[in-house]
Amino acid sequence: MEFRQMEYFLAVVENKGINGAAAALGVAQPTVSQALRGLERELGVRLFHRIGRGMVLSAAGRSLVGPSRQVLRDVAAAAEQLTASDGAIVGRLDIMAFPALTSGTIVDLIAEFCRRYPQARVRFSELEREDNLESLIRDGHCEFAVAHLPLEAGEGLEIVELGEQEYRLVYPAGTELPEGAGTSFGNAGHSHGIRSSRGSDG
Amino acid sequence: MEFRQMEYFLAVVENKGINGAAAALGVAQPTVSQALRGLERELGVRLFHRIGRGMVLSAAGRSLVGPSRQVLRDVAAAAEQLTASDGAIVGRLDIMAFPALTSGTIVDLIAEFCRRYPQARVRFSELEREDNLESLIRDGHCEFAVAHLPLEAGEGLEIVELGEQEYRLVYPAGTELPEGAGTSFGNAGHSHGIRSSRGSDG
DNA sequence: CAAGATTACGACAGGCGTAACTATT
DNA sequence: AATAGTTACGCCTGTCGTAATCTTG
Repeated sequence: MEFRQMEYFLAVVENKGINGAAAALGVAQPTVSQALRGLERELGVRLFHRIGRGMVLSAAGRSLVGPSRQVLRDVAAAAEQLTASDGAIVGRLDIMAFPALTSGTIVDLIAEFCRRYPQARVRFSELEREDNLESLIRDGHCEFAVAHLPLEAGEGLEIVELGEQEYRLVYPAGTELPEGAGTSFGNAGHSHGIRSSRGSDG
Repeated sequence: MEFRQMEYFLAVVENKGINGAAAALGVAQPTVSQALRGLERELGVRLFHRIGRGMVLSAAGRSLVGPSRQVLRDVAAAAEQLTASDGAIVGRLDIMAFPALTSGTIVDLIAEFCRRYPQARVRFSELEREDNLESLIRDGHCEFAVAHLPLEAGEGLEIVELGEQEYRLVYPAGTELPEGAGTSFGNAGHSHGIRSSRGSDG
């Protein structure tokens, strides 16, 4: 799956056809057609139904639109990030946190940091459940991480308790809760097929 | 900026060197070296400082690590999405919302949807400030969008008020608020260089 | 001398455009 | 006939590996 392929794919979706997509991209029609068929061949899935002289998204194609948009947006963000880094940046702070913890004491920390270093850039990104906190910080992915207790303190890591946070389990009325749900609701949201992180699914 | 370049770049970062990266990627060292230099040339920025026989991330390179990881993760999510779409999916729901609105009545909506269609997949993604709600829904980016009032109702769009939400402005102690801050705090967070969306900066 | 990064170079694949073809309205 | 998508073919860029070169500990 190549970068350009997603770009062309989205162009076809947005312009409702290869012709328009090619015009929008500034390339010839066969180029888009080839790229699209190459992508379909590579994935082994038909992304569009060829109906008459038109193209309409298939189920698989539909499921690829969102993630592809995500990719292109993040690529743009990466490029922007880079041009921005040319400016006069005096400091830099990267913080990672589980989505549920993005509101709370952490904002006070950021505010304090901004007060002390007005020129600095602060970047805030989401933790995934499988991320390893110790390696994240060690490898320089971020300076701080916000996570739930308990977590084992790796060597050379400082852990400070920021506070408590109330949790609420949301579930459809009439749903029977599994045993022990009151104390350990684990990934209840996940079991409903819901996740809040971008582009993922359950 | 190509896809493979990011992959190689991250491999170099994670393996602390071109040699290890090449081994991890299963390619020859010159391949990685070329790809990396090509990326640097294309971006016009030096991503690594060559110190002795080692490579250490430059400031620009550092700023590219997070976004690149984001891209690769999203690509993986896209691929996964596609293989998953082969399965027996009975329904699909895409919802978009501003990050600040991701908790609230919306979860009840999702819960209700999941109760009715247990087989369905729900995807939840973030709105950007510049997104146009009407075109988002019209172009099939999502089925629902959650946004602040006021918003103009496009033709063929239904708008339902979900509820109210309390806002809090967080700022460093001692900061003088600009005039009218009590009623229109606009993008105050932004003015502090803080944004919560992944990979962006202020 | 050993380890690691870069350069040189030839082989190959892949993307591109032009042009010709097919099919649907 | 016109519009839209696909196939055929040739050009050219760029990626890869092998081998040689440079640099540092």
